[in-house]
Amino acid sequence: MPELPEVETVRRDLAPLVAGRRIEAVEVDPASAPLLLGNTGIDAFRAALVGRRFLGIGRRGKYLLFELDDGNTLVAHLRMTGRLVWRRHAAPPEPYQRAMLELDDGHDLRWSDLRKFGTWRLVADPNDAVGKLGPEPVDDGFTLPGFRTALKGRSAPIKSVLLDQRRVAGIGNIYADEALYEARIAPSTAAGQIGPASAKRLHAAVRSVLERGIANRGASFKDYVDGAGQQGHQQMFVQVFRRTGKPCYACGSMIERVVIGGRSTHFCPRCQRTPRRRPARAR
DNA sequence: CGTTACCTGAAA
DNA sequence: TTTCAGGTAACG
Repeated sequence: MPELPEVETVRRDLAPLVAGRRIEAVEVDPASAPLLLGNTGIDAFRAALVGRRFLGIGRRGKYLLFELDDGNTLVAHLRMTGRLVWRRHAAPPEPYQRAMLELDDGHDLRWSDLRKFGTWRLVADPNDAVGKLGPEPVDDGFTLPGFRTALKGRSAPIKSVLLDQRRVAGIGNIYADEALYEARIAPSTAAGQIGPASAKRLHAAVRSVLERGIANRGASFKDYVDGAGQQGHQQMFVQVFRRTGKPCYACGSMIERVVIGGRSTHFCPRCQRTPRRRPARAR
């Protein structure tokens, strides 16, 4: 569920609340622990965290990086339905609450996750937990030449390449569809077939849809909430995502839905066309 | 490369 | 009853 803008919103909400706080206690639902913690047992996990203080929270792609005062990092991924919210000790459990960290100021960091796909990993080097991630798209490291190299020679549909975290970090299904709409590119277009002008539009569109998503505190279509448990607003401003059968705001054509790489994909068949490289001129 | 599995629930 | 779901790892 949460993509870069949603994860960044949670990070910004929680960072000032946890910075400097000490972890007093750790609770993990035993039934959820194997998927959440992987090979680490609950006792070992608790022993490693209790008494530690948070320094701050970073983010890489869709991962949250909770920096601890012993140099280790708690790397969290919300996957589809994970939530991290800040609550008073006395507050009732969240729906589908699976774990919590009790802090020294009367509050808890509550983890809930209906589908249990989310992960927590305690590591010395966050790079060990995030895999091979491409550049941060809302950052100077995301350059047009680098983006063009990522597309070059690839026969996969551009939609799939945008979702490939090794190419660009943090884009998910909502913002992939929205960026392709903004760049006026059909999602089925082979990535390698995208010419310089289209690549430039898409590069700019990726940045702008993500920045708008952050400005609107993320998109809450179903499960996503921010660090205070509140919904985001970006779902009210999407152009194509889950607008199947509704009119395109630009041309009035019906938005269509197809499946690409196993993911629902929404686009305007009139506004979004397959860009053609400039055909080679005769002689 | 595309498909399947992980898990639970809501909606069609 | 069947399909679908803001993600990703592991398949073939």
